[in-house]
Amino acid sequence: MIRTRDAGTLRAADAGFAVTLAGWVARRRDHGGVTFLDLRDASGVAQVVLRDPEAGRALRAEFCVLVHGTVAIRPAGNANPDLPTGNVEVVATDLEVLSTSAELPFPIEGSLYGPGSVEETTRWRHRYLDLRRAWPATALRTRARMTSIIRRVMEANDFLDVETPYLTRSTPEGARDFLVPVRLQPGHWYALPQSPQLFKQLLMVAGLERYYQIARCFRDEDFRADRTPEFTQLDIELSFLDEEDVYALTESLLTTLWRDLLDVDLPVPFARMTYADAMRRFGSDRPDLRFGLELTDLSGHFAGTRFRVFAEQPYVGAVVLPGGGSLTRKELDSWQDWARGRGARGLAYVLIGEDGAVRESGPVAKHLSAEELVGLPAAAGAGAGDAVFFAAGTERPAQELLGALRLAIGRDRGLIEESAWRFLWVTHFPMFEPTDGGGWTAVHHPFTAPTPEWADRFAEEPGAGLARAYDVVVNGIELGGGSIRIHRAGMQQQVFDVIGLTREEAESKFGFLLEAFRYGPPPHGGIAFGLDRMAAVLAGTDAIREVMAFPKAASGGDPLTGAPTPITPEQRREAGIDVAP
RNA sequence: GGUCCCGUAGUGCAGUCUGGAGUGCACGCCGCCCUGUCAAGGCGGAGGUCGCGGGUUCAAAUCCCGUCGGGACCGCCA
Repeated sequence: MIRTRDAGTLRAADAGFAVTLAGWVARRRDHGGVTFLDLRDASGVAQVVLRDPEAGRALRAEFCVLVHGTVAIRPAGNANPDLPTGNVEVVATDLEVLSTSAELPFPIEGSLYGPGSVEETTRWRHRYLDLRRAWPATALRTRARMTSIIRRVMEANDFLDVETPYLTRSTPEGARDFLVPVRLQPGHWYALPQSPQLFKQLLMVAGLERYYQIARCFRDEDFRADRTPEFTQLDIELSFLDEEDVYALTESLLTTLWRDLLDVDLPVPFARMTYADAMRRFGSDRPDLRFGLELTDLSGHFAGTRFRVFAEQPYVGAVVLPGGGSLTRKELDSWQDWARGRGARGLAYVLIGEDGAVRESGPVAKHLSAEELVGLPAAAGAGAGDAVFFAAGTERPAQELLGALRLAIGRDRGLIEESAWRFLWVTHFPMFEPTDGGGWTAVHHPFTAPTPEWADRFAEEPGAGLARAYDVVVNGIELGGGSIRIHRAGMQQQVFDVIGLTREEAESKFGFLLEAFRYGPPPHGGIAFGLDRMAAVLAGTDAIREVMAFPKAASGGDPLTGAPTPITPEQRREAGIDVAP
């Protein structure tokens, strides 16, 4: 190495020693006769004292420099308690500029810190400069520590790291595929994997028993703050297991991560809740348990109501807005707008007076009978001065609306215990959900096993059948999900029948898997975690782009390299894109 | 595919509702001064296709239409 010490490690005990540092000029304080440099390398920052006015004047921000000097205790009164290296400084005997820097597109050091201080596109465009900044670099370091711990835990549990192909065929995840043309077979295309799902099941047939992989996955869908077309999963599969094995492994992994990275001791086992309960109580399959405000089911209360909006609806539910009884008309209207923004017609509501009774003047209350009004606050769990919002209609969409409303209220009223970590298993997901075309589709994927109670009759009631599928959720964020798989051919065929997949289609799509399953497949199952999301949670940010080294913009483009680009006619011809199938 | 927000100096913003000279702030940049600062300080200076195109108007950063880019959300997507 061309340096002898890392700048951030210098301490008072080093005083008197000659050192050579290498790094970047983070700041320069030129006093004419003496110049102070904050020299930054990956380890931190140390102050360099330069008594050569000419050399000091020539330096600029982000010049890459090599400094020879002697560590000295700073003069009395000049220590900087805010820096780990603040008691010492390096008195330079020689300074060499290794490379100069052009004027910067945004400040590396400056009064503006943090991820929001520069527009994202500018940051990604010059990500190599963005990552010189403390916060962005810390996010990547957190991610690296996370994956390191993951590998340690997985290896300690005898899991085998196996890579699977990226150039492959469509996997049954339901999203759009990214496609890659194949020069050697014009008109034929690879799909990039949406997950290693099929391969990991094959590895179970292969007898590996315990597999894991940190795998890149590709899904050609629209963006969100927590979604990007190219992302990373921790993919796990094991044989001869049941749900408890997955839960125990996951809890071991997550408690280790939270302990080592955040110094937080998570209580185990994690809470468990069925999907049905999660929807009923929280209107979400990933409930945020950091606050209460559970939904109430008022279907019984309003059975036989003459109020047109609630009458004849399969479900009427409510959520309380604490203190909402004193909202202005304008504030109530803005909640209406919020609901309409989510595709609802509006939000029926009543206000509770200070006497604890429903104020009868409201637009909904005046349509309700005296009996309905009397019991309503208690039935909805509302107290004096609250507001009650209703959703009526088909159960699941109405619950989802109330669930989203519950979250919005929780945020709006500051009800969320921000420092808490509320982990939760959501279990017993439905096997199928209706498609627009009147058929059924697998909620998880078509290899998910039914629960024992439904094993023999899920095909008779596809809408009611429950799956051995599970998600692990923290604070309303889904960290991972998985299932116990089907390992018997007959049951697998029944699932294909329900989702309307013919034998021919099944054969052409997953024939290789079904073929493999003819040779004594073991009972198996697994789980996959969204590592970008997990890293973001551990790093304390909502945006997964912050924990990706070179993130893409919302249109799928890479602001740094300019990808994707048009191709030349030559490339087009060679790739065989235009060959008719 | 839909809704909303943003686009003004290198960076972050104000100005837009209510049209009147590229009007302004902070940081950065350039020059000079300065031997104990650490967001150093002082003095001076440069820097603008107000995203782009069209329209209305005597006059457009400002109003209208379109478009491009970015972001958030819905749809979609484990």
